This record gives sequence, C-alpha cells and structure tokens, in this order.
Amino acid sequence: MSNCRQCIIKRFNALKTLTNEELEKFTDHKTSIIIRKGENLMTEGSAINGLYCIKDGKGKLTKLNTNGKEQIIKFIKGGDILGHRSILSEELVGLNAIALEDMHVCFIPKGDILDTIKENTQFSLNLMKNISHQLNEANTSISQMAQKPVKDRLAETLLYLEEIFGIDNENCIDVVLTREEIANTIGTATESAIRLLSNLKKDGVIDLMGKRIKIINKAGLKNISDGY
Amino acid sequence: MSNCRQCIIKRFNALKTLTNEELEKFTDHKTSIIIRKGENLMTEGSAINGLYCIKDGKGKLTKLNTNGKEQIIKFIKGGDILGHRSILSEELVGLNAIALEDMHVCFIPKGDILDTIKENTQFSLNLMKNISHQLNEANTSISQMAQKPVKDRLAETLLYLEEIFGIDNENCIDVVLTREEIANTIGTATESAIRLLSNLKKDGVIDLMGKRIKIINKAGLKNISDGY
DNA sequence: GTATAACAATGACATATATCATATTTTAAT
DNA sequence: ATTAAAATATGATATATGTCATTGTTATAC
Repeated sequence: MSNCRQCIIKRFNALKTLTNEELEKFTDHKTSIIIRKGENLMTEGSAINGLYCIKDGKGKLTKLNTNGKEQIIKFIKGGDILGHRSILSEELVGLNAIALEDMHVCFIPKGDILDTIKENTQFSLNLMKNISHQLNEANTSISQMAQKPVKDRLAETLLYLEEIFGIDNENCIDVVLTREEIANTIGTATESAIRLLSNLKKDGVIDLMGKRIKIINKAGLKNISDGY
Repeated sequence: MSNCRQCIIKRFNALKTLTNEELEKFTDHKTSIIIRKGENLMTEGSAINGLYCIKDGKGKLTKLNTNGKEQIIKFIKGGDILGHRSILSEELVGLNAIALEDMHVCFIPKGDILDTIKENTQFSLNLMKNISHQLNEANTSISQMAQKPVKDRLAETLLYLEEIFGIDNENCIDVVLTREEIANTIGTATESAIRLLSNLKKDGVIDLMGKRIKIINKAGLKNISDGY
C-alpha cells in the first residue's frame, strides 16, 4: 500500500496542507481502488462515508434529469477530490462520478476528514476555497446555459475541455468523448451537437479526427463562444 | 448601534455558532447599512472586504451575460449571508446583489470573519455547509436549465419563489417581480415568460393578479415542472 | 475475419422559442 | 389630474433546436 506522504498528486489539492502525523493517519486508514471505464465511483442519491482523491484517470460528474437524460456537470481528473461537498453539507451525494477511462482513486474515511478539519485550519480553508471556486463556476454555468445559444456553448465547452485535459501529441484535446457526451455537457440533442461540430469545422476553428477534436483557431473559437 | 448578541436574524445562519466574545467583536466592528430598492449591495467583478448579513428585505443575485442580458441566479432575504464565497475563495465577487425592496444589512469586516474561522470550528463547518448546499443547488439548476423546456422551468421557479418568500394575506407569492425578472430567472425572453404565465393560468394552476401571482394548484404545477 | 452493435453523419420535418410590431394597461413624474 | 414612461399582453413571423428516419462508419465480440 502506497504512502500518502510520498504521493505527488496531493500537491494539487487541499491535502497538500496536511501535517506528517495527519498523513500517517490517512495512510493507515485509506483504501486504494480502481474504477474501470464506465463504472461509477459515486452515485447520485447515495450516502457517502469518506473523501475520494483521484490519483489518475479521467471522469465525468453527471446528474440524471427527471426526463431520464444525463447532464454532465463537470469533468474530473487526477488531483481532484470528490465527496467533500456531501460530507460537509451532510447531504446525500448530488452527482454521479463515472470513469471515462480507468481511474486510480484513494478513499479516506469521513472521520479522518472531519477530525482534520477541526485540527487543521489551513486544510479547512483549502476545502472551502475549493468549494467556493466550484460554486462560482457553477453560477457562471447557469448563466451560460440559460442565455447562450447551443453553438456558443459548444465552442465554450471545447475550450474548457482543452484547458482541463490539455492536448495529445497531435494537438487534439486529450480526452475521448462520444458525441452524446458532448451533447449532454452542453445540454442539447446528440444530432445538434454533431451538426454544430461539423459547423465549427466548416468555420475553420476546429478539426475533427474521428472522436478526437483539434482546436486550430483558439481565438476564433473564443469569439464564437462569446457570441460574435 | 444594535448589538449582535441580541440579533434574532443570526439564528438562521452560520453566525448562530458565535461565542459571546466573538459577538462582542462583531458588534464593535460591524456597520449597518440600508440598501434602497434597485440599488446594488455587491457588484460582480469587484473586491469585497467583509461579509454581509441581511437583516431584512428581499433581493436578487444576478450575473451579466456576454450579450448584456441579466441572469438571476438566486433570490435572497433576511437571514442570508453574502460575500463569504468570495472571501473564502479569494476571488472577486461573482454576482451582483440588487435589492428588490429596501434592505437592512450588517457588514462585518473580513479580518473578523477569517479570525473566527480559525478559532471557531463550528463556524467554519457552518460556512462550508452553507456553500456546499448552494453548490448542490447550483448543479441542479445547471441540469434543469440545460434540459427542461421553458414552461417547466417557469413552473419550477414559481414553486421555488413561494417556498422562499412564502405567501401574503391573499395567498399570493410574497415577492414582487417584473415579468422581465421572471424571464431572467428562467432564462427566456420576456414575451415568452408572459405567454407561459397566461398559459399556466389557462391550465388552472396559477392565478395572475397584476404582478402578484397566486399558486392555486401546487401539485399540478409540480407535475408541469416535472414534465408531465 | 466476420458479424453485430454502437456510434456518427446527414436530410426532412416538427416544434419551441425568439424577435418584431403594436395595442393596452399600469406606474411614476410633474 | 395629466402626461410620459414603463410594463404587460398578444399576434405574426423567423429562427434555432429537437425529433425521426436513413445511411455510413467505427468499434467490439465471437
């Protein structure tokens, strides 16, 4: 079993503020799990009894709508933490976390997290910072969903995906999504997403290579995203 | 100047966990302000140097879109606190807070808030709980904006408004909004909001008395909100 | 390697919603 | 009280987006 103290991934999240003693405790109590592509790490409406720290892999956070459609709320990757929102608000889990590719994840029991919040102010502050930032992002998202046309939202989403996942050796956005998943991110029908992707390709701002998408004119895409 | 210790409103928010000494400090340092109808309490993109606690009055939290349209993200009333998200994430203010009617508000300097977070774990936890809850609400909102038709969102919004603001002596939702503000909440054109309100009236689930709206069939409205 | 299913692409058409125009009513200002 | 301005209401029309159908393409399983 690996040691939290030596884990590099914690540099990227609230766990970086932990003391050596706290890290020892986490190491003793944590469990490591592998979530295969397509499997659920968390499920909407369930209770959660700890915090997940993603070591590597990519995933999506989704919500099932009343009409049965999946809405993708956010994408996740190595360094992200999950479950703290539910622990802190003492509410059930609000989102499904589903692996887009195999993920390595550490699980730290709720008790250790709550103890650490009480003892380590900096850890507390970092958790709050994380959630506060997410809240701001979510508010921006609401506004854009409500007011931007689908094409603009698609452009926005592609920029966001490149920002989060970076690019591969052929400059394509480094995440593989189906057209349906793209549609479920921007909140539209799959066919509309497909059409608007072709549309952006015609505009010369992106290139389509099967499922892989390459942004070839970032400024142009940004303009479309801003409604110009 | 009123005393925080005697303030009833704090029962309804994170400030209820403060010790007597902390309350003394807040009382000494706080300022009381009146925000007139239509005025801004906070402005998107500005820095903030404290926490606002709303004593009474009603308001809206908005965001200006790239196309210049206002999106209403949330409604606020007595007992709500504002500004903590920005303080905690160390980001600029994300939303405008605008009074829908005259508001009495207390302002507590950032330093006192941060000191208290460090000293009083329960206060910390309550702030986190507050923001975590808001994040969950925001995620739900994203999903609904993305996937529900306008009429369903309107129904949803009316139920939400009644839940937050309650009803007056004639059973009307106890907040006065223009049709434009309703449209800006659900993310549609003003004319569409007007049409769909008439529509809901024809359906017999609400009654319209000028600007005031009365829900006369809550179950029916809920069904519409759920897409039936 | 072939069969099968999942996914992507595209056209035709239906529908929801936005926009523009105009009339009416309500609210605010003098 | 009168006038002007803002807000509401409604029709006509345009546009964006969704839905259904069909074909081609790519992945997956045997």
